[in-house]
Amino acid sequence: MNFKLNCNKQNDSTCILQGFKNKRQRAFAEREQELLSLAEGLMDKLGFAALTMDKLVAACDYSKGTVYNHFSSKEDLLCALCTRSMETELALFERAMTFNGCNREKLLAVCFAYRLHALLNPTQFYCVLSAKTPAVMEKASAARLEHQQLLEQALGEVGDKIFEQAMSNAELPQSEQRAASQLTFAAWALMFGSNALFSAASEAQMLQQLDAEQSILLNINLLLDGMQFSPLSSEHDYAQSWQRISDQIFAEEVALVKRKVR
Amino acid sequence: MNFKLNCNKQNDSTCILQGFKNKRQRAFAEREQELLSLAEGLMDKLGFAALTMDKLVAACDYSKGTVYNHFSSKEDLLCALCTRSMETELALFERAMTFNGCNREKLLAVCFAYRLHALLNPTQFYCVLSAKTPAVMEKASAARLEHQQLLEQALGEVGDKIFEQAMSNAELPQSEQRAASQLTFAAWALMFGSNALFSAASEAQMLQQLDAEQSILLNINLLLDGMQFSPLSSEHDYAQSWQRISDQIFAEEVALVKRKVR
DNA sequence: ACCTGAACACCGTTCAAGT
DNA sequence: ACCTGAACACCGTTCAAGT
Repeated sequence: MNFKLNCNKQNDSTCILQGFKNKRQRAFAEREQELLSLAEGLMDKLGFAALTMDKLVAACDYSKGTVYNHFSSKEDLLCALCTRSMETELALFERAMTFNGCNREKLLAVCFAYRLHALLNPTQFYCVLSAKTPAVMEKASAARLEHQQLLEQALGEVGDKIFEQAMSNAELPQSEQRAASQLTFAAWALMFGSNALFSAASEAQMLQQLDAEQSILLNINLLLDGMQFSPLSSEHDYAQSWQRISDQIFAEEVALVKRKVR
Repeated sequence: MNFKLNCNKQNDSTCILQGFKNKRQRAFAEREQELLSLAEGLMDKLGFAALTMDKLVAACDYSKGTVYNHFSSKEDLLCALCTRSMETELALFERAMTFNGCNREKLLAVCFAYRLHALLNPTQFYCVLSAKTPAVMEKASAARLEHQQLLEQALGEVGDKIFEQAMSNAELPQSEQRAASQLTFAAWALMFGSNALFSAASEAQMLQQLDAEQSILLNINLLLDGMQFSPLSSEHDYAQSWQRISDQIFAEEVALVKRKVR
């Protein structure tokens, strides 16, 4: 219901998971997804900077006016791509939550999903990065930004839930200052930063891509140890957990990433 | 000397701190700084997305061709602004290093400087964020990207130095996997992510701006605790250290930020 | 009610002519 | 050797006309 308030007749395609009153609305939503897929494909093929409204119009079966009925500006399109990326991220998070392990391992599984998503869909991750840029934020439509915020909240709640459970299990000390949302923010910032810096790092620079996975596991383990999230990394082999997450939950996607690199 | 290899006659203005052989080179470098200041001012005034090569040309005393002699593209200009931002950051870092305290406090001072810089120069921070975006990276000149990488290294070395000293003082456990550069990367990613997410968060969203400072201190303390960087936050009042850093090293800048907010 | 695409304003970039 | 700015190609956006 709260979705519907944010969705006028031109922007309800963002509510793709919700039901629709009529066929027209559904067709509109489907066309928007089609346009987004096309735009992402163009960015993949031609390079991120080469995406143009003209090219998108040329590649689709609709006119300029119709495309602008979906996206109020190029930046709005970019923001929509970011939102869509967060939707696929959320689906990965929910799969991560099914990992059969302790709460700290579950959180690791979510971090694995976050990193996997960036590797699997680099173009999508770039859209998320760009959407944090004022050039995009200044020009995206209000409805789009609102929807993005809602999704960000949904993603955050996945983290909150794990931290809360860990607290009530006494695997994590409770404290007024260290509320679940604070801890989620810390983990999110660390993962976002790690991904952004690794993605931006050119070939020769710093650590090679192979080290990246190790670095990310180290980073998150340092943070969780600092939270006194038990079992501590000195008490448990989280490299093995990481591998188990890879094998048991995301084997298919990991194979895809490896095929890409090769 | 290694600078000179990266600097052809059109791009040596990036070596502003180095000496110049002749007056022409110096004049060129000074003009570039003038153009950068102008560009930043325009972004401040008109909004990030409104910066245009046309407007920059109109605002300065030079022609289009001359501006393009400095910046090979708009993205190259953005990258130059990012580099310049990192130069002011480095200066703040070096001041932070003079803080009279233990190594962990020194690292905190550097983090304080990093955060302060983002608050003091939001436009500059946005340039850094944008420069991590492929749209910019794809179109910036090679020389510019090289110079940026050099500066990034210089910034990283500040962190490395602290971690290395802490290790040799046995304030920080030594380990093959946890090399100083790894720890620097972790802290950098956390700070970069925290700043980016807080900057992008709109007014209503999540935590208010007042909480941001507390969050950042908490985040970095969690990470450093996880590294077992002693004294641990349970053994020392780092909120007080944070305040001392603010008062003793950056009083002037902090006052400026407060005046801005008011 | 929605789609269309010509038309417009503006922006990034180049380069022949000038000094 | 460097500067100039007219000129060009392209891009984002709009909107009157059409269905």
